[in-house]
Amino acid sequence: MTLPRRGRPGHDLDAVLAAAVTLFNARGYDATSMDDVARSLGITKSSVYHHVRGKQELLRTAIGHALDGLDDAMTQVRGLADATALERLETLVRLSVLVLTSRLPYVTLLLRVRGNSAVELDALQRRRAFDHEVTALVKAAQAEGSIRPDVDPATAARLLFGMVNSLVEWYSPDRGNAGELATTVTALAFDGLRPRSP
Amino acid sequence: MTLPRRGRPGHDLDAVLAAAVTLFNARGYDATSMDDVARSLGITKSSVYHHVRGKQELLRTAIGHALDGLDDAMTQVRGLADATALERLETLVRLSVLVLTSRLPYVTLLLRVRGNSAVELDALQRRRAFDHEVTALVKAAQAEGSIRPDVDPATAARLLFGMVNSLVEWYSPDRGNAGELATTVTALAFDGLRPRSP
DNA sequence: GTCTATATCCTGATAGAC
DNA sequence: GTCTATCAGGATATAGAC
Repeated sequence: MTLPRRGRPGHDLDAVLAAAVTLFNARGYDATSMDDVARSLGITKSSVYHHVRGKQELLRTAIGHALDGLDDAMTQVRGLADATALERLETLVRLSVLVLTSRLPYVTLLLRVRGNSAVELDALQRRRAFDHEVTALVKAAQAEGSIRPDVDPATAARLLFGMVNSLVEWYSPDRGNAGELATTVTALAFDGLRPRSP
Repeated sequence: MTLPRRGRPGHDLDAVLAAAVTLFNARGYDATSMDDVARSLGITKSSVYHHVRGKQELLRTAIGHALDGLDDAMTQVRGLADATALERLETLVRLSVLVLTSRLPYVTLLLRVRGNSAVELDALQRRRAFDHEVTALVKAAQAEGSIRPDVDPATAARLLFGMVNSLVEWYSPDRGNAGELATTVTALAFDGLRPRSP
């Protein structure tokens, strides 16, 4: 994402973005001023405006990065033509966990957006499209008989990704391997907390 | 919660609180000004200050109501002396879903708090205490053999309540009975999405 | 790329009349 | 219980020098 910085002082857009996202996540977007962002970089507010058009652009860029990751995961899953719906859904859960963990600050920010501006409304719309596709996968897996038929597909989809998305509330890279976590999440989602008798 | 309003104009604290919480949830606490709250009630900002000492007090009262509900649920579960750890955990999940749905706006607000002030830090501390107790329950259920031993108790507890708490992102009272939803959540959490062979 | 200085507006909160 | 008027501080954003 970042081109190698060639020597010397000063920051680039990626540095400003990273600093902003960190603060947005820690204190909230609205509670973070451009001056906070500037001071966290050791520069002045005006200097920040040299790199970025405005506060909203920081938000738009950051949540766009998160949405692109999730869309990529969905695109990969769509490509699994020979797989069952259950396998596709399991793969989507696993890939989503990996996106959440690898782009943690960006996805964290995305999941806190409330639709307060055009930028945020766009993000919510893209999230809704993702959710609808998850619901369709659940429905298809039910038709296969590989997911219990006694739950509403939309509800199951929401609870499933509610669990997945809740990772952003506590996960940190040093708190364990992302691949193992993806396995745990998938196991709990599809097989439950109770032991399965083999 | 509200005494029957005896005739005529003017609002009371509960009305101001309800209006504030609605806006806090829709746009975020920081993005909501006291003037927004006032205008949504059809009065001026100064009139709001007649009912409430300040913006923080609105937040404190609202999230206190949510925390009290969750603490009550935990207290009930602690009282089940004859129950297994699994039964206690299942009961806690069910009661938590009922608290989330019955106090939806307050719990929604609580779950979005980031620790930006003394009020918010207090709330986070009470949430942490709740989480620790859930982890202890999971551990006890594992010791009984009623929860799979291959997952870290703290991780399982977080994912479990991540799923439960995600309700606030989409539930609305007219979207189905809360008791049924609690049953669905419990079934998915403990038995998973896959069908169980009886 | 960063700075100082400034414009403009909105914020939470208070005083005091009706 | 609501109003008008007001305050001090902080917000986003811009202009222009270095």
